[in-house]
Amino acid sequence: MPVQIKISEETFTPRQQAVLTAALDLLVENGDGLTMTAVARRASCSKETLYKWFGDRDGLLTATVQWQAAKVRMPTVDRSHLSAKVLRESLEQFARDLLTTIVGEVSITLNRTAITHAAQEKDSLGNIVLENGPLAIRRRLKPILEAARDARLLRFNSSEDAYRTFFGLVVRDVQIRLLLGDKALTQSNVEANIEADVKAATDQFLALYGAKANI
Amino acid sequence: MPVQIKISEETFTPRQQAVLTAALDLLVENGDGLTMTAVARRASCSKETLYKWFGDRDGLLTATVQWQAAKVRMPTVDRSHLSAKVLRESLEQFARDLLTTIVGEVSITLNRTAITHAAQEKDSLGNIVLENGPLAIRRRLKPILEAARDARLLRFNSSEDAYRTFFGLVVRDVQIRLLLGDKALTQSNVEANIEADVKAATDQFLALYGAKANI
DNA sequence: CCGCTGGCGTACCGTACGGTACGGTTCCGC
DNA sequence: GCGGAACCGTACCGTACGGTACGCCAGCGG
Repeated sequence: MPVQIKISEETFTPRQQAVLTAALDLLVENGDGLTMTAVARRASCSKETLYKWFGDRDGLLTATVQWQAAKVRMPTVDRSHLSAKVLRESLEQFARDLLTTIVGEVSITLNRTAITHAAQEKDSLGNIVLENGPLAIRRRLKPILEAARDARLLRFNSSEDAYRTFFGLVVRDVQIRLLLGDKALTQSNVEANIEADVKAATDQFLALYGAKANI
Repeated sequence: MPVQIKISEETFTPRQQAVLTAALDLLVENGDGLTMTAVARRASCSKETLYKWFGDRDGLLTATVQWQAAKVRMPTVDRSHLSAKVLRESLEQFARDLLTTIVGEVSITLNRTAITHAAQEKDSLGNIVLENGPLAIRRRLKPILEAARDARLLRFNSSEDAYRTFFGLVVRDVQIRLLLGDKALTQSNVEANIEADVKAATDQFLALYGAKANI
């Protein structure tokens, strides 16, 4: 059973969002040096309020990650007008969004935090990030791939494999190297190459899965 | 300048290796609940000895990761007898080793620890894991790819791009999902598919970069 | 004007853990 | 056999931080 994501119903008040913003900022700046005292001071609120609103430190962390992760937006594609051109542009848009997100400091911080969390028995943060990261992409991309197959634009047996190949072609070793703090991969350095990488990944994906007319 | 890896000169005594083993075991079992007291108790040594040998907690952690990461062995390929068959087998061997390593609990733990570490200003662990993970593969794979290009078995402009594509095709979303604790990806579950994934990734890589005779 | 509620600031408590000190024991060179 | 080094076990210290309690003020309904 997948994790219940209930952003819509569980709305935060503006004041609470300010607190969450402060928490996220601290997380991004300070690594995991996120202490309740620091958040309270940054947000100009009392620790008692934090505990009242979020229960405990984990609750604050979860709320922060959940609130931020839900902000990631996926491109929407009209499946009814699928042509080779539209398909390519859609794939490029997915690749661009994916790369742009992954490279961002917020994403790096959230993934690091969730991974740190997963290193203990806790997996809630990992699930949230998964659900709003790789799995969200999978959910959005698979129908498009299948529609493209139906339109004879792509050929594959398993849409799952096709999605994962696309993911691999786009992300490559960028994410793990960023998470590990590879200094050879500065953010600006990677950002400058996003367009070229997007194009290359799409070309490669279409070369592998496209009907020959679309290569 | 890359990180200096000096395992060979900086040899640990058997007793010290036993301590490092205990530390690694605790790391794998307990997530990052690695306390000096726990290591001392597990290894039946005194905390004073730990501090004497490793300086501080970070030193112990670094020694553990470094010692373990250096154990990863890469396949060696004879570049002089490169045929299409040998190339394919070499690529499959790389893919197999990479996947097998990534899936292992030790690798997951080490990567998580290094990423947690990188979330603070510390990047030493990240560098060690990088150097013995992705970058080690790059170092070993690139010469082979270039030799294959010289032998007209592969075609590409940038061996860097070729390596990164190979990495992406092999790893896909497996590593990040494992790091995030995706329960849909049990270790045994993934292990069962390694052979098929290895073959698929190699096929795809050769389809993209192989001279047509080798597809 | 009064009392109540929500929230700020701060002081406080308990605990976990990094790091140190010290007494006791084993082992090795002499 | 003896002195010393290495090391074990444990008690101890300081601090950082999660979590709680309390005093205070502002706003607001009556």
